[in-house]
Amino acid sequence: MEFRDNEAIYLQIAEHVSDNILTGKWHAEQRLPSVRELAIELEVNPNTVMRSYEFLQKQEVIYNKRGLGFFVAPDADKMVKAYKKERFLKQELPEVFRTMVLLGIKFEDIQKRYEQYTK
Amino acid sequence: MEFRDNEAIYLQIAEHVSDNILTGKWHAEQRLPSVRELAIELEVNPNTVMRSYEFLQKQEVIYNKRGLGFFVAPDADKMVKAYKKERFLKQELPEVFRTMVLLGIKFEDIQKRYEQYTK
Amino acid sequence: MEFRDNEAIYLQIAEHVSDNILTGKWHAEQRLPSVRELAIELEVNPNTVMRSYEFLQKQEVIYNKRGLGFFVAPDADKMVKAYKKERFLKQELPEVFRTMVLLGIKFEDIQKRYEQYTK
Amino acid sequence: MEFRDNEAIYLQIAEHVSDNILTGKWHAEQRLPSVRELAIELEVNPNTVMRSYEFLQKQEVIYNKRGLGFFVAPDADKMVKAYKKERFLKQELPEVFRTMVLLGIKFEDIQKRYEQYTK
DNA sequence: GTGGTCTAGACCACC
DNA sequence: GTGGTCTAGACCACA
Repeated sequence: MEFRDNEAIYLQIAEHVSDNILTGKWHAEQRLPSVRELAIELEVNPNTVMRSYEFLQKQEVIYNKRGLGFFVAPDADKMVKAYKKERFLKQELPEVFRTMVLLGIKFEDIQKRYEQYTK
Repeated sequence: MEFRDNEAIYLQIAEHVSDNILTGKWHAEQRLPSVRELAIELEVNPNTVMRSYEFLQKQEVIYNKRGLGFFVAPDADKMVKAYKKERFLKQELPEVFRTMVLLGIKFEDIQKRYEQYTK
Repeated sequence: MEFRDNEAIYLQIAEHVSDNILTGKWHAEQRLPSVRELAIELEVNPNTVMRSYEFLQKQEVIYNKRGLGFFVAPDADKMVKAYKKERFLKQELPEVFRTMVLLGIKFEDIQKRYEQYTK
Repeated sequence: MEFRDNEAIYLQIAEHVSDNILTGKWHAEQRLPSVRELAIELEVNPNTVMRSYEFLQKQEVIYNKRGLGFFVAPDADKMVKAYKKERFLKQELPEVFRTMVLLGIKFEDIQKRYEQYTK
């Protein structure tokens, strides 16, 4: 996996994991790949994956059974969705609007691009 | 000036400067505040402002006249605009669309929020 | 290491590093000394070494792996060589020729000195 | 006049003046352009020209008659020539040879380029 | 006055 | 351990 180098790798991994939960690829109570497995797959240091899991555990998106591994929390998908939606609407979207105004980009242009994107 | 602490101060200053150029507040060939002046105004170390100016100079948005100070480059406004537009359309916008699809947010909802934002 | 005081130390360090790359002493993908290590070795401030590495990174001669250090870029040797050759042939050599004409130095004289130099 | 920005302007002006002396454009005892005149011609601050003249005066290439201006010293051409030759042979040339070896440039190649240059 | 460089030392996130 | 950023303060050449 390719990582952007302007953002911490462990956060990108956490994002990757929660995306998988959101899309239903990993369902509630399912066991996540072990830290080592995922580390090998993503070609990163196990410590880095561990940090991602700790991060997600703190948000109660995943939980840990000692000796067994990490598991997707029961309502993980809803939590992730709520969290992302909040962040999107409160932070990202206003920033997008601000940039549009600054650059003089019309809303119609955005609409066209959206239609192309979803096509 | 207040700085977000998730982004380097010198980059925020650079952003601040290029925003001023973009909005026409600082026009081509105009002399920028000296490193020391801006440092005092923004309450940061002169080295930090220096890094911002170096950063912008590298992008040819501003240039330096020995012993005189930094000046806005002739086509700085166009350059900044082109650069920001590129980044917005190629990087930020696709990311927004991706999030919309992921979260199941309808385009009409975005439109409503945009109308509220510009009101 | 001794530094000339008519040129910035960080540039001399960068030159030193790229010379090492050019001569094959440091090969592609090899890890460079850490900022702190090199700073101690050269008896300069870590910030100064950092500036050198930033400078070389900007030119894509070296690159950074987060938390691991700086590494010689894959084609660094070719890049450095091409860069230096360009500078030599387009800038330095014409200047030398110009000086020769100005001072009335014959090419044969240069040739003799070159033979002495390589002896 | 265009100045390189990696070298002090006053030194470039001094070089310009001594080149004129060397080529015989300005002969012994001739009056140099006044500080102000040259400053206007070269579009620099008079202080900068003054510094160039002081620099050349210190080397006894030019001298000053109070109230009348600066004049080319009697043996200026020989002095300049000797000075430049010294610098060229002791400093510049060895550096050129060093670069040639480093880059693997053959002497024959230099010769060809020299013939092209003088053609 | 201007920028440019450097030191000393600190704190931080990250791997 | 690694780099990255920042402060405080200094000295210098230059215009």
